[in-house]
Amino acid sequence: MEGQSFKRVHLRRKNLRIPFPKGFQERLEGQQIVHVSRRAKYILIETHKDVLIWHLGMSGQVRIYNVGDQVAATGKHDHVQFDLNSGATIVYTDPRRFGLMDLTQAATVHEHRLLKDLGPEPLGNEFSGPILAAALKGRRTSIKQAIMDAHVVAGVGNIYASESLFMAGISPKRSATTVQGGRAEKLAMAIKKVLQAAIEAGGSTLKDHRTTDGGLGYFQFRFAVYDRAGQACANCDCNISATKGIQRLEQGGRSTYYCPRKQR
DNA sequence: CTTTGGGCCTGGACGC
DNA sequence: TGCGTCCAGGCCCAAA
Repeated sequence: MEGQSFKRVHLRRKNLRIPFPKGFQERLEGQQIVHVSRRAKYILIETHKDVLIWHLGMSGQVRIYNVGDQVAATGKHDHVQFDLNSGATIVYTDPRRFGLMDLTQAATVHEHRLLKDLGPEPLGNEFSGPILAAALKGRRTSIKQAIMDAHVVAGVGNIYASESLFMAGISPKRSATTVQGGRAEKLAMAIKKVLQAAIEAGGSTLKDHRTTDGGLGYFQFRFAVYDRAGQACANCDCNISATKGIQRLEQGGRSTYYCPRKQR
């Protein structure tokens, strides 16, 4: 993609989760793509003038057609199409429209409202036990809700929050501010391991998940606790204990799963 | 300052 | 079978 230019941008509606910015097509058409990167779950496509900030939400899919490929008929949820000067075509489909696209000047991309207050990348060196501990200090909310806050660490969603806490042996109900020292170290490492494993498995298959090439998820990250209420967790007899296995609870309107035996 | 709750949206699961 | 209802997800933002 880098080195190619936007030849034509087709917009099939005026908004996704937020409105497309004014002049969306005009600002991109004719511009050369100089760099493609990522911050949190935002894809950043940089041209000489603007950066396209692109989030896939949870149901967003990208289809890429190379020169000579047959481009499928426009589907009901195909909202944006980019025709590149190389002849390649990129189609963005997003049934639930939780995704978004915005444009911002390349020189000030990190001052963009969606990016400026993001915490560290969990897989980067800048994320560690001590850094996590510092971010949690003084927080009176639960540790589960704290690690889902993008200001603490970027891009840990509901599923991986439960999974990471399980791996770290920390109860999701624990007060965030008490996760310090060894606990913070363990949790930071667990977040890294869980995300890395999920990436290597090709993501998690939830209902309509697709792989990056559009196929049905063929392989999936195996959840240790998520969506497994009542079952025993690995190598544990928690399901025959008084609490009856993995528990589900609600925190901030989101489901949390955990093993009360192994997580404190 | 932190925390909470509402809102965006569709399709799949479920009950009648 | 067909319908209505509920729920799930990421994550911003207004309100408390």
